[in-house]
Amino acid sequence: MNHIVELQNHNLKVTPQRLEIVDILYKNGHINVDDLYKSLQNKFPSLSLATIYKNINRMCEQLFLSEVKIPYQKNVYELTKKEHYHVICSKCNAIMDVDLDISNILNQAKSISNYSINNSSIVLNGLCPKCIS
Amino acid sequence: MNHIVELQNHNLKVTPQRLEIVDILYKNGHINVDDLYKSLQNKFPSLSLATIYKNINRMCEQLFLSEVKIPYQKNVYELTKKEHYHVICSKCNAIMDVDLDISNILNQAKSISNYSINNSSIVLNGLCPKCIS
DNA sequence: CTAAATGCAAAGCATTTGCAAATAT
DNA sequence: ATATTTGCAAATGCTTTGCATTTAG
Repeated sequence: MNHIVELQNHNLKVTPQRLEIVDILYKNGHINVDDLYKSLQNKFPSLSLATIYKNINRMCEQLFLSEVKIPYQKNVYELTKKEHYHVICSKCNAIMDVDLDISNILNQAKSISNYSINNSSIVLNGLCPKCIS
Repeated sequence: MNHIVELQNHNLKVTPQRLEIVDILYKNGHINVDDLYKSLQNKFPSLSLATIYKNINRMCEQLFLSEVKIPYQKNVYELTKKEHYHVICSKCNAIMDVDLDISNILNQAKSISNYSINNSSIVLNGLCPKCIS
C-alpha cells in the first residue's frame, strides 16, 4: 500500500507536503517537530511551521500518526502501527521499536491496582550497541 | 525523616514555599505545574509562577523530584522514590503507583535490541475501579 | 465547484531570565 | 555576611488561530 492510499484511507487529502512527511516518517521512524521542519525545508522553502503543526495534529486525530513522549526529550511522532514499545539510547538518542510480550506485567498491574488496562506506554532508556563500545 | 531534613539532604534551602510544595506532593502523590500553583495560592497569595518553575527545576536537578510524562496529559511531578511505574485512569485521571517486577520485559528488550538498559518508564492507561462501575 | 490545506502574521500559552529585595544559613 | 530564593516584569519559545490564497477531489 503506497503513501497516497494510506493518506486517503485516513481521510487526509494528498498534498505534496503530506506525502513528504509520510516519506520522512517511513525513513526516520521517529521524529520531533523541529527536525521534521528542517527535513522539509529543502523541498518546500516556503513551508510554514504552522503547516507542520496543523498536519501533525490532523494526522494524530485521524490516528495516522502517534505521539511518543520520552522522558527529558521532545515528543516524537511515528506512523501508527500495531502496539509496540520503545528503547532509546541516552547517548545518541537512537530510538528503536521493540515488540514485547507484556502480559506478565499487565497481570501484575491489574491485580495490584484493580484498574482495567487498555493501553500501555513503555520507554526504556539505555545505551545502543554502538554507544556501548 | 521530616521535610526539613529531606530538603537539606538535597542541598535545598528550606523556605516556607518549598516546605509547602513538599507537603502537597506528599499528600497528592502527583501534580502538574498549574495545580501545584493553585494549591499554593491560598497560603502564599503573592507566590509567583516563576518561583514554582524555579523550584521544580531545582528540585528535579537535585533528584528530589521526578518528572512523569503521561501520554496526552501535562507532565506531573512526584517525590523521587525507588523505581516504580504508573497506572492512570483515562476517565478521572487518578494516578496510582505500582511496583512491578519487569525483569521479564527487560530481558526481552535487551535480547531484541542489544541495548543495555538502565531506566524504565511505564505508564498504563485504563479505568480505575470507581470509573469501571 | 466546494471543502480542505497552505502560508503568513498575529495571538495565546508555557517557561525562562534578569534583577532588586527578602530570606536562609 | 554571603549566597540563595523570591517575586515581579520582561523576554523567549512553542503552539494555535484567523484569514486570504491556493490546491485537491
